[in-house]
Amino acid sequence: MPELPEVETVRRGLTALVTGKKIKKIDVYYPKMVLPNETEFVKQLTNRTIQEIERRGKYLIFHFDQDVSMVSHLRMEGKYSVHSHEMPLNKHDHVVFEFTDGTELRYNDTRKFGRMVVVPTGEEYSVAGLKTIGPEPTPATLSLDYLTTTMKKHHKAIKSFLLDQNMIAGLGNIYCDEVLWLAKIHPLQPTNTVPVDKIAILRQKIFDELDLAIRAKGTTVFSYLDASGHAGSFQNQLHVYQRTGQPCERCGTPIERIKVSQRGTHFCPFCQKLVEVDD
DNA sequence: AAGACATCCTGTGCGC
DNA sequence: TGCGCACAGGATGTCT
Repeated sequence: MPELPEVETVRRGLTALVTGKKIKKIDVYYPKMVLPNETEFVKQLTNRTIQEIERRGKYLIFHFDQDVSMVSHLRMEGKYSVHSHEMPLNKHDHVVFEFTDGTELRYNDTRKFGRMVVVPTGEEYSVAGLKTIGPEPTPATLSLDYLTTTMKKHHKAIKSFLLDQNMIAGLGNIYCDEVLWLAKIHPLQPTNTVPVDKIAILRQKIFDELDLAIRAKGTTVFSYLDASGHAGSFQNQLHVYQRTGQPCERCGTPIERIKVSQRGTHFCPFCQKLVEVDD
């Protein structure tokens, strides 16, 4: 499932592959995927030229000429790829942007969860999801002060807090489990009871982990591929995600799997102990 | 208001 | 071998 590092990898790949290309024709094979509706989507984007591709959290934002933009979310299994017009379509290609130079940008999504929304440039942040999105997880945008203050206000499990895009943008199930293991925090620890020194460590681990994952071009589990069809390699550096029953790399205790917020959650019961705190 | 739960989807993997 | 079903999950909508 693409999280921030995977989406950033896709953004970089697409920037190199399609910037400057002009859309001649758009084919939509699954109308629910495009918003506000198919007719408007096709009308707004036909004859537009891609100028820049931006990322915010797990969202891609395509900027076109004529002040048109498109907000795209890959959700679970969305993939972009660029092919020549002659290449046969794949089974789950749902939206095809045909360029004037004979190549095509294709959006493939097995589970059909992804969505793309066309909006006037400047109104990207009126799109649901971006409207209330939390700070980007970088040292400049996610301050220790913000994190400490916000965490004090929430008492749900820290894993649920980290998954909430309105609190911090970009983390998904894989990286949440990983950073909690790195910071030695139990996924069910109430957010407001995480000790102050652990908050600082957690913040730093988030930055380090995302940097590392971007450098490895993302994590490929299940089906993620970048814009050139390449897998990432960060799955080789995961410590707990999908390692249920395998020994913890620090202490040898078998990794356990529980459910938190309906998400499979992996942790080391020895390294990540629930801390009792009176608050 | 915040949290719990269902919903959208299809492929995979299990049990029998 | 093959059928049926539970399961995977990001964001959102509904309900309490």
